[in-house]
Amino acid sequence: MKDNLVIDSIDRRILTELQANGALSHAELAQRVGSSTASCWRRIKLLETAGILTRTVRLVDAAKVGSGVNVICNLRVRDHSRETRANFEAFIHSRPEVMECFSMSGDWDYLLRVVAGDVADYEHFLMHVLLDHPSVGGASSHFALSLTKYSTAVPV
Amino acid sequence: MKDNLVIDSIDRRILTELQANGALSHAELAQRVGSSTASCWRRIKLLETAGILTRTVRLVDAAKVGSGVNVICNLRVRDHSRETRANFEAFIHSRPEVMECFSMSGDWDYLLRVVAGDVADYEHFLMHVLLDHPSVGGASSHFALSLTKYSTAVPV
DNA sequence: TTAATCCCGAAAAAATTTCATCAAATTATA
DNA sequence: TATAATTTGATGAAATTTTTTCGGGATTAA
Repeated sequence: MKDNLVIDSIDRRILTELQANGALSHAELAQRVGSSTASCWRRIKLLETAGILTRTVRLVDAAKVGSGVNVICNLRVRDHSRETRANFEAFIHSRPEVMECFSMSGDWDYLLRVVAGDVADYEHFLMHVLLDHPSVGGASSHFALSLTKYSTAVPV
Repeated sequence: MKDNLVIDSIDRRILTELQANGALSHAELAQRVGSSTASCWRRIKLLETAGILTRTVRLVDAAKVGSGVNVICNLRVRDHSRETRANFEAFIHSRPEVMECFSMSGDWDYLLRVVAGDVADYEHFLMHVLLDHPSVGGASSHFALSLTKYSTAVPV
């Protein structure tokens, strides 16, 4: 993974298009960024080996599969030992309803975005999964009323 | 978009696989979920027309393109009129550095996840973009120290 | 039980991707 | 500025993938 790839304006356009639609054919992509399919193909390979362009994923409508409720959860770990933090992070990775987790500056140790089917669902997760976990010291939950924007596309 | 599709266990496996790797061929997918390529293809089409399976996107390493800093920003709008809210939400959609935005219960109106290159970058965004916007009443920002987990895959 | 329907997998057809080659164009360098 | 190195787009062929078609078996309804 050569970390030192210099990105030019066509690379940027490729990244933009592919972040919006990862299923574009090379021909369509070439047309949109004003290049040839061969060149697009080469650039994509380079961006991939540089670790800039990573996975392809398909998105699923969360509400349609019973995870339409988003909860933002601020959390403190019981203590700040390396072991506790490692246990906590492993635990976070094991729970599919935890979509995102950030280690935070400020009053709380972590901030989580958790999806749930409804309030009762989340109550169960909070009381019997999160707060029961030995690494977790405390939590404060805030429900999202609605989703205004969700993007996976980083600015390029 | 027929909303009434009943999802069975093979559909669920397909969704799981495709959320993890959207570039799987139908043949590989068929093998993993224990079905045939044609059947997988048909199920995918149904899941798509039902609006359950949505876009294919490629992910980009945010840090490698200069957006490695995550900031969680709580925000109040200036007032709660329909117009102010609509203006605010249109503004949010127009800003690529705002990756996510939730309308929230509790003390704040919205919660944003914003990406930036560094602290100075964010300072500029906060002072000259967010707080300068006529719909924005106030904000409180919290920097993420690190990203513990980021998943686009909803539980199925 | 029969008939209609649905879902399946196999196979064929159509399209796309992958990757090599080459000459021209562009860029860097001496 | 001349030369070297790199990048580009066109081309094409092989491999792979997507999509359609089709007959048969399971399921359901009458």
